[in-house]
Amino acid sequence: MSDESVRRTPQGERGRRRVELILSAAEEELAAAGYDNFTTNGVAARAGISIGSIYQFFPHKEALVQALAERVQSAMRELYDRLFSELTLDLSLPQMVDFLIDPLVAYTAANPAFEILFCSVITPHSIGSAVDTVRAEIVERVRQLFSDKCPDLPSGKRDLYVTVSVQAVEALLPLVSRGDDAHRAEALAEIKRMLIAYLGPVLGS
Amino acid sequence: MSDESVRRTPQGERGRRRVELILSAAEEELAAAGYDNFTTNGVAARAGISIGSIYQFFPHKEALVQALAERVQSAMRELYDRLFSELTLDLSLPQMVDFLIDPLVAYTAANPAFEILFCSVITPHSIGSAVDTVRAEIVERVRQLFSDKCPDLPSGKRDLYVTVSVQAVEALLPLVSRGDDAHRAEALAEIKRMLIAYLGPVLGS
Amino acid sequence: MSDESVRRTPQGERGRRRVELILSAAEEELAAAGYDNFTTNGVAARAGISIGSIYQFFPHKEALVQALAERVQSAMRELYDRLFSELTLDLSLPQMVDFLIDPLVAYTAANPAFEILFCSVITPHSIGSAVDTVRAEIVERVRQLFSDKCPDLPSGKRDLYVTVSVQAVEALLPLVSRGDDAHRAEALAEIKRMLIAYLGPVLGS
Amino acid sequence: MSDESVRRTPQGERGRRRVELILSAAEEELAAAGYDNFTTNGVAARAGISIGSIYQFFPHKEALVQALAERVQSAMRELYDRLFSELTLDLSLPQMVDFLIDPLVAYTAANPAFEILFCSVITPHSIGSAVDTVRAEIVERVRQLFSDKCPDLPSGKRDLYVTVSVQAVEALLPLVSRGDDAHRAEALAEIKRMLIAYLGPVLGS
DNA sequence: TATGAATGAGTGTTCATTCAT
DNA sequence: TATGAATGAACACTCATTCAT
Repeated sequence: MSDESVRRTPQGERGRRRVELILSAAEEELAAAGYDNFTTNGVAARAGISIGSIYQFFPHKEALVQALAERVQSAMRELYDRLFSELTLDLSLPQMVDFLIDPLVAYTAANPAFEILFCSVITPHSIGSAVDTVRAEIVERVRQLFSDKCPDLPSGKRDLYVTVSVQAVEALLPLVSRGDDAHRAEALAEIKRMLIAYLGPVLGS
Repeated sequence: MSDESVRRTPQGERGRRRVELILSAAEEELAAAGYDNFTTNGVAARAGISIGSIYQFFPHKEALVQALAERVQSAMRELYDRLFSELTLDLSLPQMVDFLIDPLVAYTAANPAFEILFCSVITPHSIGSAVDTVRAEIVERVRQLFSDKCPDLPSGKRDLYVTVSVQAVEALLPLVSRGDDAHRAEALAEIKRMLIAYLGPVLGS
Repeated sequence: MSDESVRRTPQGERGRRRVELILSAAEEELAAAGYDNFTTNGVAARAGISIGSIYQFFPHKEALVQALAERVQSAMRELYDRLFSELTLDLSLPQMVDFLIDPLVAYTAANPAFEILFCSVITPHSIGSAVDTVRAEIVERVRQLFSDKCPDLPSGKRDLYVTVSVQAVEALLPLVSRGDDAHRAEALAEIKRMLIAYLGPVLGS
Repeated sequence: MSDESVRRTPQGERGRRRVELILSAAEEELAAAGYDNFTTNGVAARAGISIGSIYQFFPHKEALVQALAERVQSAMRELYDRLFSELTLDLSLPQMVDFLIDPLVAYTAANPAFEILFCSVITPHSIGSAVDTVRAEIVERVRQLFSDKCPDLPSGKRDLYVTVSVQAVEALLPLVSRGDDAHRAEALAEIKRMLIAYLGPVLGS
């Protein structure tokens, strides 16, 4: 929450609730309209507040998207804080993959905006920096996990594996959130199989 | 090239060059600005022509994007026509992966717009149909390849493998087109390793 | 005033004045430029406001014209509500013609846009529906009058007389709103004479 | 055919045919698209020639419309030259009305562009001056007729009658060119009745 | 002379952003 | 502090008109 991205750090309870309201509306708008048709006026209408109120808290549209990304990041952090604290290194790779991917899939299903924010390719997008923030944190987590699991792995290699793994999961996640339930389960299983096949040889079972 | 997507089929050498000029400028614009900030006026400015000239050949923005996609599709078709005709099934999986991925990487490096057009996640985008056309053709090729290579593979499974493979390559391609040369080579190797690890067990060596 | 034709129903005094301002400017523009050269930007300029303000209240140009027509219709309704309520059937035809035509002429003189909106020939015009709405209401009034005055008149005949009368008055009204005062009075007298000569034989004195 | 309205007076047979072709196409376009959607490119396409060729003969769109009006005027002149030369003053007013209106109706039915050009109200229209040219000639004819028929009529009165009569016929003509045949005949009869009722008292039988 | 590609001012419309209330 | 009317740059697209070929 730098000076850049937030006009006024809300200090009262009221202000915090206001920001929350705006962000929720923005999430809905993003999920409903897609990034291209995402408008600040649409967010205001959805939140039932005036457009001016949004600019009380966010200096411009991009800051709003950025905050959205940070919010997602927060949720992810919370999720993975719990997960990683429960994670023990003696799990097998398949178990670990289940352990980390399943909650991610569940989160994606529950938060359509996340998919739009997170599962975009690294493309010159105004959304860009916001996504990168989220991605960076996830990458960091996984990097830590890989370090713990295989301390001997050269850091260059390790970072490469992390990047490729995260990017692949990002890209394949939409496959899981589409189609009927049968296909979704199949797709999910394939993602896991791919990850395991890819990482097994380098991380050990 | 239906009546729908082209206002005037350019017949003279001059016209063909003009269309080529427009498409090249559009490609640059797409690569530089991304799809969201892709404007017809921007294309005109980049091409050094007037906005009206674009509408002499394309009835609307979407048709221009579509033509871009068709152009990419053409290039891909040409590329893979040659590749697949030279491809023999007695190649090992790693050889096959090299054989198919390397030219794709080379093409991507040379055509930045291709990445934007093709390597977008399956997200509701106005670009949609244009991308799908390209993707569908590639998917079909790979599907055929898998069928030839493993005739016994149930078609449901096969289609799943194809989808996942293509989607993963799409998503990972940008990794190869960024960063310094050393990283690019590394990333490329990883994509291949992932594909081989993923497909080996189901397609055979 | 449906959802279709008004973007935001102005509720404050301020908003109502703004709409009024826009409509007045639109009227001027229409009167000055004619329908073909009627532009939203022209209206904005004439009103001394920005183009965006027009779109705050009207979703598109046609809605603006429609609102103009409804405004005219309102004025006409008000006018004729009063006139017809004061009208008694024992008036002679010439008296009746005076009674109905004079206020119409006065209104036309005061509202130049009315002429353009109402006095256009039944020609395929984008203005179409807006005009028709106004015309239809006037026609209905006159139809009712004719029915009351001559209950025995077959409805087919009656409708024909109404159509011809209204159309003729529409077309001749511009004659009255042009030229010097002397000519205008003469022209008005002629219109009345024509109507009386035309309707006398079929409606009675 | 002033310097203003024609760029090059076509002198060869070829040129004259060219102009004729353009004007015919323009007429079709006008009838098909209406004045608002009348485009020079549309005319060129309809004529099967290039847009440049139109500008070889007409300096701008308005000149084309003007020429169209002059062409209509020519046709009208030819028509009424014949009619008036055959007209004898001993005809009764109803006979005279039949004699003059019926050919006009027939011409209108056969030339849809005429209606658009001629039957518009005196409105600020780019079409304006062109229409006025046609109207003026018709008015002049009728003025002459009235003079011959009633030499004692004061010229002021006479001109007023002419103006009103012509304007009324203009406005009512569209009524005759619409609807089914039965309605058309009825409407035509009414126009005549109106004219006769209006003019009888002042022109004599 | 005929062509039609090229031009670019102009049109309707959107939407991020500001600021008077 | 909240509001939402107001702004105006920017966009997609049209069409009268020009001019190189």
